[in-house]
Amino acid sequence: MLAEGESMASTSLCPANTSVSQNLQKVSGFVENKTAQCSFSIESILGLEQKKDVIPAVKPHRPWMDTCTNLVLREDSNPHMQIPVSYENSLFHANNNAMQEEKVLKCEKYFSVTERLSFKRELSWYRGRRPRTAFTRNQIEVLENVFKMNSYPGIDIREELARKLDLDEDRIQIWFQNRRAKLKRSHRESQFLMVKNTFTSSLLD
Amino acid sequence: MLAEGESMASTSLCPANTSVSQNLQKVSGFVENKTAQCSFSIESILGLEQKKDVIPAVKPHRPWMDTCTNLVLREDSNPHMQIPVSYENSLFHANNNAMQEEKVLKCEKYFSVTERLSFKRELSWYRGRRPRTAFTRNQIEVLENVFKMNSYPGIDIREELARKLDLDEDRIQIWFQNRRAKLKRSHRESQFLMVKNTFTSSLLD
DNA sequence: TTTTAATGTAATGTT
DNA sequence: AACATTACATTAAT
Repeated sequence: MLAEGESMASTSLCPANTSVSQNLQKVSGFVENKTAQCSFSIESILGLEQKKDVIPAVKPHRPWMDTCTNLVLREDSNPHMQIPVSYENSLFHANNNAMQEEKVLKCEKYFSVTERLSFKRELSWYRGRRPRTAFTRNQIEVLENVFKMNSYPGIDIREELARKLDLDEDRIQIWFQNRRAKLKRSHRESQFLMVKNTFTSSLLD
Repeated sequence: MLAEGESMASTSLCPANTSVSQNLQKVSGFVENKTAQCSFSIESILGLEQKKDVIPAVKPHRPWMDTCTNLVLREDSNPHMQIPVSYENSLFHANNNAMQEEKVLKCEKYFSVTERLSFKRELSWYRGRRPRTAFTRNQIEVLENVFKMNSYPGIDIREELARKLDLDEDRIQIWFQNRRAKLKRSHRESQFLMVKNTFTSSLLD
């Protein structure tokens, strides 16, 4: 029923006649040089040369609108490489099984394990991003209070917090990681300011 | 000595009672919740017991803060020391609403549009927000052109752009972030429209 | 009102 | 775990 919308969703990005291998190549090619993919010189742009009808040799990396929404890779036995559960609206990810099978087969045929893995990582990069958690004020307050006393809570404390705050332990873990980073950053900044002020005021002598 | 969180980070690093440390405290914020939460049982925290005057028995583990005690600061000779790096300076932020009202009235009465504008800018500065950058048409054009080909320019390209466009690299970075968000949003919207159309037209069958 | 520069922070990947 | 980087939700300036 949604077959049409689905194919439309990907056509602008993944023309029907583009082979899976081409798509994969593009994406896995991206993995190596994420930012150096441009086949243009900045000078040419800054010089405002306008060659508007020249098609860039390499497709821009736009994961969120990229081609491969309909390419499905089998879960590996390697737990480290699992695609996180897809949190996104799976409207466009719902494909019929026959297609899936075919693509998986093609995949296994044409690509090395490492290629497939990095591809998979790419996929997860935009497909399986967890929706941003919005902590409540109370949750934050408790977390902050715990943090003041212990910035490195062990698994037991994290579990307890998770239970009492009705959060995943994972969220707690991440929260503390980010909180430590924040503290460290602010500390670094104060130090920098201090040094700078010391320096500048020493110039006034 | 380093018994507390970031609010103490500055004080523990510079001698007490210097204006430097005072300013640093303001800059890093958190002045208000200086008093530490002091019990170590999670229950007590989750139960929100507030024993604010108890001193923690154990020093929190903050490795990155333990290093810089050998920094010596002079007494600050310049009372009007600027705090240029961070915009978080909330020195002038404490305004009640009455004050605000009054100011606005006075403002309209006594000041020209341009005067009020610069006043506003100044306020935003004191509020801790970077004054909004107004990109020139040419800057936008170049940025858009680069974006077309590479939505994720690396530090090298950003630096180059910054140099050539006479902007901070930070501005470039932020611009690309916002640009990506914008693209994604529009993409999402068109997808939504597509689904909607598919759906409604399927109802007509 | 709309667009978008700026901010804060949750989430991800790499080491 | 640290760290750099990204996405994303908001705020506020235009």
